[in-house]
Amino acid sequence: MEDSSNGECSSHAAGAASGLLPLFGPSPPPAESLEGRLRRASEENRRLAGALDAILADRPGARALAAVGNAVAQAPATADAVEPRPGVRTVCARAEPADADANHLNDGYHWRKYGQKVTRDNPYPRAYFRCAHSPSCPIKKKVQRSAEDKLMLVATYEGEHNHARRDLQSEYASSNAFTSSQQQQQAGSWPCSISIDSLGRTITFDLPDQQRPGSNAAEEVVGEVVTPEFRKVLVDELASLLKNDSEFMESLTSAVAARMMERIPGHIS
DNA sequence: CGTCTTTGACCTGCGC
DNA sequence: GCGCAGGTCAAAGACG
Repeated sequence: MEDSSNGECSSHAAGAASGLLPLFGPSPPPAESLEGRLRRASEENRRLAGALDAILADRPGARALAAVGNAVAQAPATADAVEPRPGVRTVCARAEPADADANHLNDGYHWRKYGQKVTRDNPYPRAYFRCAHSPSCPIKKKVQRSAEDKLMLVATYEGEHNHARRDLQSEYASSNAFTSSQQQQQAGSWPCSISIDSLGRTITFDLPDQQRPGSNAAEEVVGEVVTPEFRKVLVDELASLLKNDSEFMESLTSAVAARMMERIPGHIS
């Protein structure tokens, strides 16, 4: 984690080289130096994130999607970089400032905390979780804040779930949650769904197990979900969310109108 | 009252 | 063998 030059999660680094949302799997042969690509991608990522933040101020639902973008963007990109052992995966996600003291990363599974420890290389405590769904489920999760950025949560998953993810879809649906699974399935574009809770602070990926034998949701989030199709889904979701938000559209309209008025010679604002 | 979190103690692996 | 650091256990308290 010492390769983090800008305070971002280091596991993000290699992935950022391929754009705002890094792709997993083998990277294409570098056309320029890795460091250069890295820097360029990081700058662009930061610039876009800043622009998005400005747009999304006080738009909780949209912010949740943006948060997922961050989480995904900072997920590991290469096995060499972040997978010292098979079956170990790392996910980074930016926490809300309001949750600055929390050490919890919602990934759709139910976790039971069984320990907490302060480690040598990080002033923030590391929390240890086990799957609470089934005592026999071998997966474990460690969550720790980044030493460089206390809002950056770093979760390490060890092992895999031996059961299907509990159905949060219905829970969220019954609590006025935003869900897009039906849209996605009808469109047939990508066999996953994204649901956001009513507060807009929790997002859940639901990838049907039967379509990916032997897979599990947590693994999908960190390992396979960041494909061009998934990027498209994210962008579509964001666009759709914002499009249906009358308040946002109103703000956007006024902003555009104000900008146009600025360009009219003699206009006094 | 059941479930979950907290937290100090204990266990284990590893480097010296 | 010893010490250190990470990981786990389990009792106690908090909470709904």
